Amino acid sequence: MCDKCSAQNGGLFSSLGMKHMTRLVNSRVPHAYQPGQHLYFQGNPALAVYCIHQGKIKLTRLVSGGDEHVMGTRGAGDVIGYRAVLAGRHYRVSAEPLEPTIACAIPRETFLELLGDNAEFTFALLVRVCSDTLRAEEQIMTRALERVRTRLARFLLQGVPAAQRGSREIAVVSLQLSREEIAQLIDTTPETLSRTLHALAERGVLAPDRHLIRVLDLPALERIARLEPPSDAHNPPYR
Amino acid sequence: MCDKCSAQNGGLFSSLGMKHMTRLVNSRVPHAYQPGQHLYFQGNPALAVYCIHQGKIKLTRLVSGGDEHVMGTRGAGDVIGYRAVLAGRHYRVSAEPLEPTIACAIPRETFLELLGDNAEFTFALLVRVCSDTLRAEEQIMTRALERVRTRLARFLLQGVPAAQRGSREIAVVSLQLSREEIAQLIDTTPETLSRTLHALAERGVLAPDRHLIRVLDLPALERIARLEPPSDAHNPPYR
DNA sequence: CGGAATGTTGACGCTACTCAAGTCCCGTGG
DNA sequence: CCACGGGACTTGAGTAGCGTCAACATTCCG
Repeated sequence: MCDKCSAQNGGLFSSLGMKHMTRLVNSRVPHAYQPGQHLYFQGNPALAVYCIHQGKIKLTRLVSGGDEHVMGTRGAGDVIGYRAVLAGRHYRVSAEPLEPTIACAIPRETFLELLGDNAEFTFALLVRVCSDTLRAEEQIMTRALERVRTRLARFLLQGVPAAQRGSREIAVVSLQLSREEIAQLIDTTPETLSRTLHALAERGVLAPDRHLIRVLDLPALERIARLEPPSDAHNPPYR
Repeated sequence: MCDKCSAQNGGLFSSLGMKHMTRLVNSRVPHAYQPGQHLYFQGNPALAVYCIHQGKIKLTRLVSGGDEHVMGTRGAGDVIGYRAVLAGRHYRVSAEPLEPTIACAIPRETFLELLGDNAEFTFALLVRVCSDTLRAEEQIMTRALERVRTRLARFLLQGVPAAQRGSREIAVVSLQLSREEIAQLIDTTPETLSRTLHALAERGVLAPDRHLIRVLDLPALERIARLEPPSDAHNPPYR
């Protein structure tokens, strides 16, 4: 199973030799997580790094005032929690599965040993961290600066099979998430989500139907997702 | 001069031995930059890492629509541009001095050589990256989620001598920045900035006077900067 | 079929942006 | 020395976007 994880997504662990790989495999703790069953909470001591084998993880952060903001999502092949392990003593975000997920916990100890023992691996991780965080920062900026419409479009496009992107076919996105959960993922409220869906339906871009959303005008959706100006009061009317 | 930089701010380069330090010093290119004279632009090939000796640097990112957003500021002792050097081929943000600044350019080549040659340094950088980026992400979230009032308070507090923090003395913050520039730094417009200053003046917190702002009620300003709820429609009236 | 959970719609308020019209400051030239 | 002009700053009016609360509609299931 580690073979698959190593191969995926650039293979963070692919620079490990036989010896280190064995050590990793011996001390990792694989586990299946159900939605709602957190891998870890913000504030918990950072005892392990998690390698996601399968599934989708939501990373959230509590803000003063009690509610939480989604920092991003991670999926198969991603490794999460390593910054907390390396930088400090506690996790800075909470990690919660959105769907049944299989992940391996790699104990802090083991992880640090591997680093101390293998300069090549350390360098690989360093490069990985740099590109990971640059991407993450862009995501955060996006999330914070773009409007709900744009975020929604982007979110829906994630659900469109890559093959269909750019075509004018009618795509069908099936979501097994509630409106509440979708709203959380694009950082808005169910009410606003509902209104935005409605607005796009009126424009003939979507045909929402409970947990099945037909995309009638894929190019239009892509246009909204991509280049919609982030903020400009002088825009075509919203609804 | 490198001694000072090494000592500051955790000393990224302090784990370098004599030999490597010499190599660093020999290949670095010190230079004085004036405000407006960018160290590098977003999109430029990442040819060097910059170590800030003195001054203040503004990091900005262009967004679709033409305007730019400030990602944060960096000061003496900080090292910038290393993620672009390690991760990719071009800078992801632009770096522009806010005041006369002295910085050393460390050529990409040299930087990578040092890493390849010194596992300890690589590990130190790794740890540094992790904590840097966690902090940066918090900054970005803060910037995006908090209201102008809060961001302004935070900004002003940066200008209050550390010694006075927490006291009830009247502090004087002198800014050599125009309203326009301040507005940019806290990511708003000059108009809104002006109104916000006025509102705080009416509350008796500040007494703004062109480039000199007296803080009459430091504790109040700190309260605003810290725990003001990020968003809640049911708040005490704004002005 | 009834009731809880989920989703939608309406009404309203708040923050902060844009445009536009002052007002103030300051250096320059008469 | 003072009037004047241009930039910086402020103030006012109007609006977009989105959040909250509350009422209504729909779905899900026992």
